[in-house]
Amino acid sequence: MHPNDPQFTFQVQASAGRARAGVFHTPHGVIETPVFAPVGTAATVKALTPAQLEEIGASLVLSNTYHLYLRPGDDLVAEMGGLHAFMQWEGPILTDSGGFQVFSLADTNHVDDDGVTFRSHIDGSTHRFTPEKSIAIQENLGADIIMAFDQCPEPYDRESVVKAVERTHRWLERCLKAGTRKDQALFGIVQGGVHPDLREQSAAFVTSMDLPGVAIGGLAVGETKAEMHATLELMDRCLPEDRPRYLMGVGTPLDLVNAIRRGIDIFDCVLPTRMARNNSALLRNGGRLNLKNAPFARDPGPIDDSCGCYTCRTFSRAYLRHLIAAREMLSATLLSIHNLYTLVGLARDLRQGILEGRLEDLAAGISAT
RNA sequence: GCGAUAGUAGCUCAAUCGGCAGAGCGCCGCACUGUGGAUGCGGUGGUUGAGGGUUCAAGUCCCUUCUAUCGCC
Repeated sequence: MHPNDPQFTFQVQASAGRARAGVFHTPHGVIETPVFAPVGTAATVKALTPAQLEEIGASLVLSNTYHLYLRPGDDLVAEMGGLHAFMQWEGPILTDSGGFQVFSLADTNHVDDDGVTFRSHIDGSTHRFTPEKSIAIQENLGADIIMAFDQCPEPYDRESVVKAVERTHRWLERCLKAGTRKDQALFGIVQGGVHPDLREQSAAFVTSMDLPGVAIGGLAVGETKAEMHATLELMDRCLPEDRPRYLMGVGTPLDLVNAIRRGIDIFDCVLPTRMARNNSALLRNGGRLNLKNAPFARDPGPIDDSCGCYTCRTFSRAYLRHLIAAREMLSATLLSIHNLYTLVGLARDLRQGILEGRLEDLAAGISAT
């Protein structure tokens, strides 16, 4: 919980422009940054085993407070020995606070200054999250990194952003006060939409809490790329250099490159696994491939010639397209392996590029998805 | 052999009294950024089994024929 706790130290090993290569220490191992974290919402990275995640090279895995609280229940997870033991992932885990899901998934929700009342998307039952409740759940789950309970507003509606920023700050104070475990790092979340003054104000407040890490929320939610980049540049100037910076919910290969060049250390995104289940393959250097497309029916080549993942080493596009057309569940597994390997590997390679002073060469080869 | 019923998009089916031939699925493609294995969007698609007749107008009514299913000798 405390920045000086050796469990959660962060060291910058090298930098290239504003990009940094660092190491973040957690009770379940060291995270080398920049890093891309696969999302395992319901205590599983969908379609993948922990062994496959390890082979992909994943170090940090996300899970989710909202989903695990509703099912199977955080008390059950605690009873089964905590999230690491439950899902058999012995590496570092980060849990999101549930704030985002309460607004994006719950059938109805009512927010006030104290917390949020919402109805479960599973059975319609009514629940209430407060900062204290979110922390209590996350302590039951037992992740290495836990997130403050925040409110993610529409980025352009200044009035609601002002309210959300204020609320997010009050809630952060309460999260910090509510925490009892010393083996979990609480990250605060900067909000502020597309408004520089609000972003700056939020960054200053979160920084003042002297937390082991800072997250940037409310990006990739509808704003332009230029606005995202401007916000990241502003954050680079406002946030302390000696703490990891986590850009929540981003992104594509190009987003990773652009954010790393602006000082971001940690990423997570559902895109690679969701797109895998929607039949699209992410390519590192050439955009994306919709494998369902008819021309691939007789294509003997791999998804990506330059990819070293198990799927690309082993299977043809024709075979993968067949699995998709036949609705075989293996397609989700094989495409998820490729997409996660692409992003996890990209972050790893860019880290190497920072260490070896050739980041810009690598960055130049990445095109839009 | 006789009788009944049916035949419309790749599939399953709509189409009022005869009045612009449609939907779902499939197929083809697009989107997806702190995951509901979710979701949304766009597109292609027709000699209405075949042939003839009535009518201003036929998927629809009449005749012939083919096919399928069921029933009966």
